[in-house]
Amino acid sequence: MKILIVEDEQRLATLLKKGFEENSFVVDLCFDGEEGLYMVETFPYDAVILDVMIPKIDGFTLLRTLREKQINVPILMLTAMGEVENRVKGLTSGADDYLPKPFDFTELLARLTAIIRRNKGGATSLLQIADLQLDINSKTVTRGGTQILLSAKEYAILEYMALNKNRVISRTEFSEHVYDMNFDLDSNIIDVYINRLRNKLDKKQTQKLIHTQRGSGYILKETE
Amino acid sequence: MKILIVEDEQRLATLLKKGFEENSFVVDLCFDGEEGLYMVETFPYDAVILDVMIPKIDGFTLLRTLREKQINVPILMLTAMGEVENRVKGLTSGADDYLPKPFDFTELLARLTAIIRRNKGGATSLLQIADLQLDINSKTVTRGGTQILLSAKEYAILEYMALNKNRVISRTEFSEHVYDMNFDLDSNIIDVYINRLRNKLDKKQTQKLIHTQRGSGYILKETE
DNA sequence: AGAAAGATTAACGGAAGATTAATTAGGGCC
DNA sequence: GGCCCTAATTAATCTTCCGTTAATCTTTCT
Repeated sequence: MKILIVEDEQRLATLLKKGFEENSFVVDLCFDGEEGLYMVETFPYDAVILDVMIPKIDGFTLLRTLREKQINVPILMLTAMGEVENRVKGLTSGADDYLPKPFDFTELLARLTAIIRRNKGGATSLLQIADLQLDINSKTVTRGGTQILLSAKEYAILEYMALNKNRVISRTEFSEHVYDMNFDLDSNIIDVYINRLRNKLDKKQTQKLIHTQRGSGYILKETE
Repeated sequence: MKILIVEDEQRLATLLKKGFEENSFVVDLCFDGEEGLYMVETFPYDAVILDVMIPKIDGFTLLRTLREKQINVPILMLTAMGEVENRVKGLTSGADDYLPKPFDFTELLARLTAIIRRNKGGATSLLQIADLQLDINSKTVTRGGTQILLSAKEYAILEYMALNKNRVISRTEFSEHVYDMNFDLDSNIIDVYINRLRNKLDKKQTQKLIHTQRGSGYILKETE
């Protein structure tokens, strides 16, 4: 999952980046509205965290601009003002959620995962593909009841496939959502991780869940 | 556990700060209602102690303002007036408890721990993880019946993990709840304390309770 | 058969964590 | 106020493990 944080307070920005990275997100940072606009137009983010009070273009204006351009990435707004009018203003301008400062990081994380999940069409935090289960909150994976231990990257790749099950994901799309902006396109790293995931969750199973679409990418689905 | 004390009498403020710190709290102090409002909006406290008679914004007004802003941190009010009407006024304005001056520090401590516990949903003061037991009131720890002596910070970190058992706690989250506002994000102090705790309570035990989640943080749990 | 795409494997290097020692801060006591 | 003891913190070093690279093997399609 890749997100963009637009926040000019250095300290808070760093804190948030670190916090999300600790929760297996890939995080790009920028510090004013202009940069923010550029980044959102250039890279496909799974969500954006947007402070209201930022230089050059303020949060509300940026939000409106994006929506006018039909860019419908989920957006969570932060504001220091803590007033009800702002909340209303934010939601009616097209923000998906709104969080007044101060907030508990856990709270922010919960809300952000919620709007991403909602956006991807799922309502629950439990993803199920045949007898494979992912719990997005605890980031745990089980197949047929037994737990499967995955590394951070392995999990990130599997989670992205699970959130987009029954759809072919290209290597490029993986790289855009699981890696940050300087990804080497000639690398075969996605193949390597697919292989590791297959060993951990499809090996010795009659029903394979990860399938290769030659020339296109990989797909996670239950039926042949 | 981190609390804020809003109290303009220097002497009392210092005394309270010291008292709570001796009981493993992290304490921020401020001296008038305006500052208080700012602090509560900026940092996530586990509870607030609020004197009624403070400069700029009085306690009741501050309390009401916070509640209107949907900031639901537990608040304990102090008043010098000692009249029944004030008690009623405080509780109906949304305070969680009320204590007339003069009071016994032990009494204040007991009430504060009570409202924090109530707020976190737990009713008991005994936390149990496998054969590890923490008594929140006496701040004593035992494993398999034998007592384990911990320093203040060691205890604070363990207590926070115990209150959130079976959930991964990131270093960022630790820093928010166990340290005050100027925490150095590059410090490895959490790692050092985890190491000490492991030496004191997991060493030479077959069942380890503190586990590392690489890239994320630490978790206290009984099962592998 | 040969080329292209994918699968597999081993190995390296670096980042994250563990550990330990050394320094600093603070509380208690006379 | 100064001394002592302990706790808190910093910093340096060691260890482990994961992300990545790259080389080789296998499959698939023309």
